Amino acid sequence: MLEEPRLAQSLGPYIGKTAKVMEKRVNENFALAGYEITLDHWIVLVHLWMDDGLNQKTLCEFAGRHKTKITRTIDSLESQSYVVRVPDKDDRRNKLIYLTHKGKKAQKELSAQMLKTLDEATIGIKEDELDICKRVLHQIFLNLADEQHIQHFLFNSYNRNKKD
Amino acid sequence: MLEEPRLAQSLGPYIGKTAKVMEKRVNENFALAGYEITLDHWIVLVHLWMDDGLNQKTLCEFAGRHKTKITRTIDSLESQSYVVRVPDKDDRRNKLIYLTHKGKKAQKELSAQMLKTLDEATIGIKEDELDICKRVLHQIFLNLADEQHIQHFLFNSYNRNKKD
DNA sequence: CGCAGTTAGTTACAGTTGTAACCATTTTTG
DNA sequence: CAAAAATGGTTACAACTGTAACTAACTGCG
Repeated sequence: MLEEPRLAQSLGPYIGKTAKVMEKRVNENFALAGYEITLDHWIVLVHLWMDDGLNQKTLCEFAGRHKTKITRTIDSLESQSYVVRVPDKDDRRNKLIYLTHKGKKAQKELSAQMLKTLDEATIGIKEDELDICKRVLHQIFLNLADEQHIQHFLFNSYNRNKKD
Repeated sequence: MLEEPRLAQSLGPYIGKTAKVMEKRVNENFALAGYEITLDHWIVLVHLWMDDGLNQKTLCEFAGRHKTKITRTIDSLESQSYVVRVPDKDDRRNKLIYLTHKGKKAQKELSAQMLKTLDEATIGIKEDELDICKRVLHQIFLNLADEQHIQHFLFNSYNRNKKD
C-alpha cells in the first residue's frame, strides 16, 4: 500500500509526460517561426550541421531512433529540400545525407527556436540541477538500451560533446 | 556554429529517447511476469490502487494523458477484467472506474515489477541526483503544459504525494 | 571465384495515436 | 424554465509508428 504514491510519482510516469509536452512545444515553436519542421527533423539536422554527409545508420545511432523512422524523416526533409541523399561511391549501400543551401540557411533560425524552447522549459531551474538531470537521463538510457545499440553512441556521440 | 553540440545534447533529444527505452523496459518486465499490461495501463491502475472509483477525467489529469487514450486504456483494462465502469448516480456523464478483485490482486506483483524496472534503470545513480532529476522534470512539465491542464494536477496530484 | 551471412536502406502492414466531430447529460443564464 | 453553453466520454478518421519481410550491396571463408 505504502509504496504506490512513491511509484506514481516515479520516473516511469514522469519522463513520458514531460517528453511529450517538450516535443509538443518544440514543434509549436518551429511552426510559429514558419517551419514545417518537427523535433525529429531537427535532431537529424543538428547532427548534419555539426558533421555534414553522415549516412542514415549513423544518424539512427545519434538520434536514438529506429531506421524506418530515420528513412521517413529524411524522406520528409528531402521533399522539403533541406537535404539530399547521395549514394556513397565507396559503399553503394550507404546513402550520405548532405545539407542543401536551404538546409544550411535554416540552421540559425531553427537553433534559435530550439534555444527559445529550452529557455521556456527551464524557467526556474538552476543550471547545475539541469546538468544533473541530463546526466541522470543519459545514465538511465545507457542502463536500459541494449548493448549493441549503445556502443557507437557511447564512443562517438557522448564523448564528442562532453563539454555540454 | 558553436551552440549546436550543446543543443544536440540538450533535453530536447534526450528526454524522448530515455522515455522510450524506459517505457519499453517496463512493458517487457510486465510481459515477462505474465501480464498483458503496459505502462499506460499501470498508470491508471496505480491511481486506482491509491484511490478507487475515480472518473476518467481525473485519471486523464493524473496520468497526463489525453481523454481518448484513457478511454482506450480503460477499454482494455475492462476487457481484461481488471476494472469496471460504473455510471455515477449523481452525475450520469461520469463513469467511475472501480477495481475488480483481479485488479486489486494484481497490485502486489505489478508494483514489484515496476520497482524492479526502476532499479534496473537507476543503477549507478545516486538517490539525491535522482530526486533532483524528478524535480527538474516536474518543473519542466509545469512550465510547458497548458494552464488549464495543470491546475488540477498541481493541487491534487503533486501535493498529495509530496513526500516522494 | 562463389555462396552464406551481414549490412544499409526501403516497403508493407497492422496497431497506435491525436484531432475533431459527436452524443448524452448537466449547468448556466436570459 | 427553455435555449445555449459546457462537460464527460466515445467514435471516426487520418497520420504516425514499429515489426517484419524485403532488396541491393558488401564481406568473408571455403
